[in-house]
Amino acid sequence: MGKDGLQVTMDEFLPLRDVVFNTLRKAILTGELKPGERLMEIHLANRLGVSRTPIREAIRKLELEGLVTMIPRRGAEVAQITERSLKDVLEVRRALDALCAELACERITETEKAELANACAEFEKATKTKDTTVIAKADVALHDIIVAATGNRRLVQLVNNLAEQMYRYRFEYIKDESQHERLIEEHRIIYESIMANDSAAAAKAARIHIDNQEKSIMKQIRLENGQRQPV
Amino acid sequence: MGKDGLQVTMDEFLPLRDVVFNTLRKAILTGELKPGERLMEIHLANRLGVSRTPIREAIRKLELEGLVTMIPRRGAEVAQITERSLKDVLEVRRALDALCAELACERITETEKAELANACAEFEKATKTKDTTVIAKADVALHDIIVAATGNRRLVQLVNNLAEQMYRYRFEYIKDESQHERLIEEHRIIYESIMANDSAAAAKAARIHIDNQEKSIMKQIRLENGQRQPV
DNA sequence: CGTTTGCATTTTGTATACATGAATTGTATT
DNA sequence: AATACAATTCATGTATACAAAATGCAAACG
Repeated sequence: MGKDGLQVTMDEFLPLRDVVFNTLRKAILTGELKPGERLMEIHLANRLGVSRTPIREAIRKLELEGLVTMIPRRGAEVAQITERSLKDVLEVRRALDALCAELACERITETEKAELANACAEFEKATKTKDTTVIAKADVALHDIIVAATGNRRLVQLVNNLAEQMYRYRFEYIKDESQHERLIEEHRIIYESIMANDSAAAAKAARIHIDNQEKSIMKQIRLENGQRQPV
Repeated sequence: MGKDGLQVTMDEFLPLRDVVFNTLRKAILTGELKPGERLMEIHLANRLGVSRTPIREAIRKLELEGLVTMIPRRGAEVAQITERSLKDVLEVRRALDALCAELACERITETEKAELANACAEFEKATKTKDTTVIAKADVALHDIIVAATGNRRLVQLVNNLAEQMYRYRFEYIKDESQHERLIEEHRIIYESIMANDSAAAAKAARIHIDNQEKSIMKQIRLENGQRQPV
């Protein structure tokens, strides 16, 4: 139960650095490694059963991704998430999600339209299970289709990275059942706008979607900060 | 006690990986290292007078930044710039530059307004020198002020990264004197919109600005691709 | 009693060594 | 001459070794 949450048993054919990178990233995003926590190389190396080299290389990538901060001659620690940094991320994401919606309108293929319709239905079904993991997966799947429909690889990469930053809050945010109806409705509007090739409506709906996420997440952050002060 | 003495030492002893990272990035962006060129660790290590370790760590960061691509068991090479990848970058940049303009309208301080006015004048002066380097510097300075005025650190980071990707084309693009009047005019419109707190106008002007850059850069790319075939 | 100094431990930063896989070259055979 | 195959070379992937810097603690000093 527990402490061996960090396991590298995923892909045996990827370079160790990538396995370590994915493992650490997941651990940070799920909150298993908490903000401010130090990432000590030897410790991680022992725990993951590899040498320091892949650990270091993974940390370099996490550093550039903004998930860890480097302190010279002291090493890496999990980046602190402040209300400010989340607001910054969401502000950018609002613009990029709107862009995604617009581009999806212009470029979505018939196949993708079918996938999108399916994903929407799946999401509505998922909310009925009340299983947070299932709902989160369905939500991600739906967004992934829209983002992919833009056909812009760089945009896909950036939006995914930004979405990641809020990953740990996503669960809490989805847990709130009172929001499910609203979520379904927001998805429906985005879906219909894309189907109707109405860029403006799709972009607007995407922005509103993010706005609501922001409200929900900010409420949580303030709760958390009220409970325990940062060191 | 000598606090500034410590600070000097800190500045002087930048980790080698960062020195290497900056060196390689600059070499790639200026075209000194050409797309498709292999980055061999031992070779680079000898050339820069360091061991493979800092080289590897620098490459990991360049990889995440999209400036090099990794081929398993073969190593890193400078990322190919295709028309497609530049179109993707510009599409995102158009949205983010528009966002920058909007946010700058809302948040710019009086000090920054003065700086912006100055930077605009400086740019116009710079075009008169016909010195590409001077013009490019003035152009960057102007944009930096607008981006900084958004007060959004993540946005600053992302926009700078995207701008980097087109760095090597920037010179060619600025070299074309017939475009200078247009450039000055575009800057003026953006500047005046921000001064007037007119978000919509500023965003629109920023988009047009990128559109024109895109046209200019794409013309170059096609010329280049016509001259020499990609490997 | 508080401050400082010095030592030990810890941890990063860098270099190097070893192994595996890929590519190339050379040779032999058809 | 061309092709297939083997051997060698070379580069990456990984591990480990070594040095410098920082932290923590304790003892000595004011």
